Amino acid sequence: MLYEECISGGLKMTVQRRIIADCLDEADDHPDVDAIYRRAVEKDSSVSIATVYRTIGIFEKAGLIQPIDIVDSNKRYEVKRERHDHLVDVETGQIHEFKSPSIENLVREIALEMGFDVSDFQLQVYGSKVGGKECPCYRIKVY
Amino acid sequence: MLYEECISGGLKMTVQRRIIADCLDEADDHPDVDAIYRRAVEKDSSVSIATVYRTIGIFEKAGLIQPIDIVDSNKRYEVKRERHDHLVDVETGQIHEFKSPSIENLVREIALEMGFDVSDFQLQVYGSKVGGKECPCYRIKVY
DNA sequence: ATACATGCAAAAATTTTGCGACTCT
DNA sequence: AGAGTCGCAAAATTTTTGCATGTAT
Repeated sequence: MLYEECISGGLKMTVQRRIIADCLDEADDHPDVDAIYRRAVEKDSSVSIATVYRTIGIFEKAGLIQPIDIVDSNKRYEVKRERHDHLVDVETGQIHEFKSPSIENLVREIALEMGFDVSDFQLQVYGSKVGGKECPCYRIKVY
Repeated sequence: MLYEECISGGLKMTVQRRIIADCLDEADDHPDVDAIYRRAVEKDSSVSIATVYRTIGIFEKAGLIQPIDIVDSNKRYEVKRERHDHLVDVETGQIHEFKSPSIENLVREIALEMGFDVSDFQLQVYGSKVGGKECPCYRIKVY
């Protein structure tokens, strides 16, 4: 739980931070700041958007959450876990997570050839269901 | 040249679009909207920020330029060429480009296993020079 | 000629901040 | 008690838009 991570990370835990941490823990999607704010307000209507921004900034700096950049979307967040990547269904906008040690190894290998140690990397894949019918109305992005 | 791409793409070419296209063509870095705007104004001080936004939107929708999301940075743009990835030196902020057919194949393979055809993907790698000394002052992001 | 692009300035959307009050530890 | 956090509202940023005018085809 993010909440415990915060405490062991030495963060002062206020009710607001607890609420925001809970929202992030409970999210099975990848909410943006506004979505987190709306969910937090449901739990306690007094939570302010300023606190959400400040708290997300603190969680991020502490390495407890991870920002995700998806084309045609605001910046989203997820609780940091094992590193993994994202496959965006361009028909529906749905985001699928996946892991691939081979990609990870390959990335590190290539970076090393360039003389770099990898501290992190992010991979966003955009695609559509094999054999799926076209549905431009929901399409996020066509390349 | 992006300029010619625009014409063959059937876009009405105004002097402003020409200027913005030139700025993008000439950029060897990865400018954000404001940087593009400032460079465009140098060529013709009457170019407005609204036109820069509108033009970038049009170029992007036409598939002529590519947005790049780098942590702790505004959205950046580059002229679309062969697909390639970005390695960000977290000490200096410098962005190196690289290509890797093996990563590309691997990504397509994994997506296919998940039942998806890949239309595009983006990979941003963050790292620091092997053996390089620490210099937190310029560090973009520490994970 | 006319459909579309532009600049301007206002508006909308997003993010940050100063400050007095409040609350964890 | 004291350092740090919160809500609020103002400010700063970033992005979009309406409209009268201008321009490429």
